[in-house]
Amino acid sequence: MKQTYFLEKPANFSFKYTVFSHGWYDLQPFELDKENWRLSYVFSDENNIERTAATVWETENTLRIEVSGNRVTETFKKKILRDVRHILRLDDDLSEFYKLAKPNKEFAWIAGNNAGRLLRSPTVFEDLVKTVCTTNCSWALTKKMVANLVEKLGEKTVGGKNTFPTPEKMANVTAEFYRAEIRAGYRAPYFAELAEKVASGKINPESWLQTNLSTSELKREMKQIKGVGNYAAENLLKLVGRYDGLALDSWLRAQFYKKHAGEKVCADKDIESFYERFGDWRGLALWCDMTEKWFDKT
DNA sequence: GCGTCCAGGTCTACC
DNA sequence: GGTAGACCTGGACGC
Repeated sequence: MKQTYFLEKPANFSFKYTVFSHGWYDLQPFELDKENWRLSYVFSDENNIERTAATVWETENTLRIEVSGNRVTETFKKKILRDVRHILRLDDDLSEFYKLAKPNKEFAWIAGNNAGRLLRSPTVFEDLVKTVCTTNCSWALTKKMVANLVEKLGEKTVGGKNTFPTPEKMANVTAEFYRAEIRAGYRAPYFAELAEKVASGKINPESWLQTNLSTSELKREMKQIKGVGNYAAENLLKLVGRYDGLALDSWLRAQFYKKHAGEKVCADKDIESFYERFGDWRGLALWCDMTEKWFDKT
C-alpha cells in the first residue's frame, strides 16, 4: 500500500541542486535514483515505533512524497513532512546570499540555478555521526561505515529497509563493536562516548539548530566532542545554517588550487581572503564554487 | 602477492 | 599557540 503527500515548492528552490549539493544523498538511509531523480529515505516517528521508507521527487509546482509500507498515523505523516522540509531546507532563505553572488560573474550561476541548499539528515545527531565518518578516510570507507551503522544498528521497516540508529541504540553497544563490526577504527571509542552522552542527555546536538550561541561559541562546543575537529565542526555549522566557516579539507583545498591557484598549493588564509567578499556566507560560496562542475553531469 | 601511500583529520604530548 | 607523531581502514599503485 502506498500513500502520497504533497509539499509546495518554495520560490528559489531547486530539487536537483539541493539533493546533489554534497555526498549525503549517497549515504544510507538516503538512496538516490539518479535516472528518475527520486530521493528515498527511511523515516521513523518520534518514539521510533513506526518506521517507513518514503520517496520524494518534484513535479512542476510541488514535491511529491510517496510513503510505502503500513498505513501511517496522522502524527507520523506530519513528522515525515516536517522532516522532508528540514532535509531539503525548504524554509531556508538564501536571498541575501544570492544578492551577493549575482554581481560576480563566476558566482552568478548559483543564484541563477537556485543552488546552495545543502542536503541534511532529519537530525543533527545523524549529521554529526556521518561527519565523523568522513574524517581521515576515503569516501568509500565513509560509505561503508555509515552502511554498517544502518544495517547493524538501524531498525527494519516492513519493506526491509533500515533506519539510521538512534543515540539510544548506538549507546547500547561497546567501542569494540564499533571497531569490529562498523570498521570505525580509532573512531570507535568516539562513537561509543558520543552516543552515551546524547542518549543520557548530557549533550543535545538538536539544540544547535536554534541556539543563541555565536558561531565561534557553537564551534567551540562542537569541538568538545571527541572526533570533531576544525573541519568537522565547520561542516556541521553549514548543516545547521551557519556558513562563515570554510570547512577546508584536503579535497576542497585541492579543488581550490586547481581552479584558482594554477594548480599550486597556497595558504588557507589565501583561500579565506578569496571568499571574504561573501561575508557570513563565505563557506557556502566556497562550497558552491568548488562543486559547480558536479552539476554539468546532471 | 606484497609493501607503501594516502584519503573529504583529530588527538595528545611536548615545546 | 604551534607542531610532530600516532592513529584505523581499505583502495590504488608500483614493483
